Amino acid sequence: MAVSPDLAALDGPSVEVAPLLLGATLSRGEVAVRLTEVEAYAGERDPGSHAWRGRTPRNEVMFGPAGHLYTYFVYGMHVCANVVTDPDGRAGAVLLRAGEVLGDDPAVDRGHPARGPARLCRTLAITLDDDGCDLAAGPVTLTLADPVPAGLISTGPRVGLRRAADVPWRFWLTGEPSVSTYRPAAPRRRRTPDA
DNA sequence: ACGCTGATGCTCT
DNA sequence: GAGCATCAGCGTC
Repeated sequence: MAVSPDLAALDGPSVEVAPLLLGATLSRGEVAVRLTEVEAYAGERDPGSHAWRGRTPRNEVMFGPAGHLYTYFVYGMHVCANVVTDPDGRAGAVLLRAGEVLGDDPAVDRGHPARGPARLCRTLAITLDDDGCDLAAGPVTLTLADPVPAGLISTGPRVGLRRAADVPWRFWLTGEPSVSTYRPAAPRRRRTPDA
């Protein structure tokens, strides 16, 4: 089997796996984050997914077995991370949008350093070098928790997408202060071609 | 309180 | 060369 037994639950459709990641713990070294907000991306048939136009060097990892980390660089200065789902050959993934830092002084956590996908990555020092990392082996590891009751989970449209912005594939823990507020895709203004 | 904007560089066409 | 699965900072109400 391609997926570690501990992470076997990830070996399925991203939309079904995504809510299972709420409450799970992502850690690196001494830093641990409890996931509070995620988004599902359904691979080649999802216009919002990086895998939409097929396999490329960047999205290669998404086509591999579940339980690995897919990281990418965006907007010139940010890294975002996904948990790869679906069987080997299928490009499903779940974007990790926000979490709550564990074990730290609550006073420090009040600033929500892991709110937003790029800040979550910065908190765990995740970079492009972590692309493809086996989440069962580390250095970044994922520990699943007992499923959160459906009544405590909210859903809505995914954040910041220009395509497929209508599908409610964003999942978060209702009332969690670490969850980012919804932002529609920024309308693109033309590069000052001048008057 | 909320909305709009620029910054910044990797990735694919 | 254009487009981004973003964020912080500034402006306006």
